[in-house]
Amino acid sequence: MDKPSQDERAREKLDNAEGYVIEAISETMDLYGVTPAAGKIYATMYFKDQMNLDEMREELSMSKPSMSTNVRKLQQIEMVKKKFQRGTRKHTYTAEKNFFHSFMAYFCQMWEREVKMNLQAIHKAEKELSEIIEDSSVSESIRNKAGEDYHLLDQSKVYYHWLEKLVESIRSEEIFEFLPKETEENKS
Amino acid sequence: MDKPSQDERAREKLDNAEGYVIEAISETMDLYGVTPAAGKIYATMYFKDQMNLDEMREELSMSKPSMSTNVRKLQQIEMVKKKFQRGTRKHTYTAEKNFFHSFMAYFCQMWEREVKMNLQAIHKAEKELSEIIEDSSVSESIRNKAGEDYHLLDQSKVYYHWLEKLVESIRSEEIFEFLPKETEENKS
DNA sequence: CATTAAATTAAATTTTTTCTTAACAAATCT
DNA sequence: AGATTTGTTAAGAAAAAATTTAATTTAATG
Repeated sequence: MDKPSQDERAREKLDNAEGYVIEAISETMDLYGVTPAAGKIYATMYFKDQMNLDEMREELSMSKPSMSTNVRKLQQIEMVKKKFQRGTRKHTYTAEKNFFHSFMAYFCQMWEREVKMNLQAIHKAEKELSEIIEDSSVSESIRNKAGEDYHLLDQSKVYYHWLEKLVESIRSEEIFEFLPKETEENKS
Repeated sequence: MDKPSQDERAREKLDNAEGYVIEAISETMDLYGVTPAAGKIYATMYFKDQMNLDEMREELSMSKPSMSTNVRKLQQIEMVKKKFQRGTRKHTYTAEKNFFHSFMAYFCQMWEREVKMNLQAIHKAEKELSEIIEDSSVSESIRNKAGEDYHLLDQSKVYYHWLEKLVESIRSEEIFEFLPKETEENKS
């Protein structure tokens, strides 16, 4: 009977199959500023129920501090969660397998920060610009430029407020009323 | 008459005002994987009608090759456009000031690439997994794992197809019917 | 409460990325 | 067409980031 060797071949095929996806996931995460190492960790966990740091180190042949810091980064963007487990000293982690959740956590966090930082800067800038514009002792050319800048910044607020709305609609899941998750093609 | 000094102070204030925003923009672009240098170039151009490489080098005290490569990167994500201009050897560039356009260009490009890469990998993986599942000579434990993986990947397609739809709705601007650009607060 | 095991922080090394100087290619103007 | 200016590519130097080993802290067990 050749069952062991059949299983070996099947195991290999399974690893290959997972490998394709692990590669693709970690490469696309790289596009979002997640380092390749962190991407590989996440993608590897994606196919496992749960893992602890030692198992990851074993699987990916990385050092433990590397695991520790990368896993923490992944936790910050909510792609990995710590699983509470008593009776063991090892911390176990699970990968977030719902990409909708990852999307929400990652982009909302980024966009919110973008809005906050830029609106703050714009407010500070507009205050200075107003002072210039209202000061009639300043030459016209400078006041004109200040006016142009003011208008430009004011214009950009439309975008930032839209981004805020987008974040809200994602957080509240209202967006799925406009763009449903399920479409004809995946109902099969 | 103290007009010159008044103008000097005003000029300084104007530079400060622009500085706040330049800092914020380049920092938030950093979040999207754009290097700080490229971010500063864009943010500087944001306040100018047009610039050529020498003016940028002057303003930011960077080398010319640095400018050249960074500007090319900014062109790839459509944040900077080359302005056709005859009668001069210098190339002049303009910054895209409509953030809606930048948003569209950047995220649609990224998300499309994400969808394409991952769906390709998933198709390849599913082919291999199917073969394992249908091969009755393979042990049950391996076939079970193959089945679980298959289900996991199939599940994830819902997300990728949703992302495709999102890109479409942004490209077609349908999204602005659901989330209008103008809201009460910026109509003032 | 001491001991042991796991995880985190610190410091140092390695790798990767970015930037600059120098040489080259392209294109405009006389 | 030749000369000159601009932009790009190549190679080397500098800076930044990531990774590893070693040391420390934290926490679970006997």
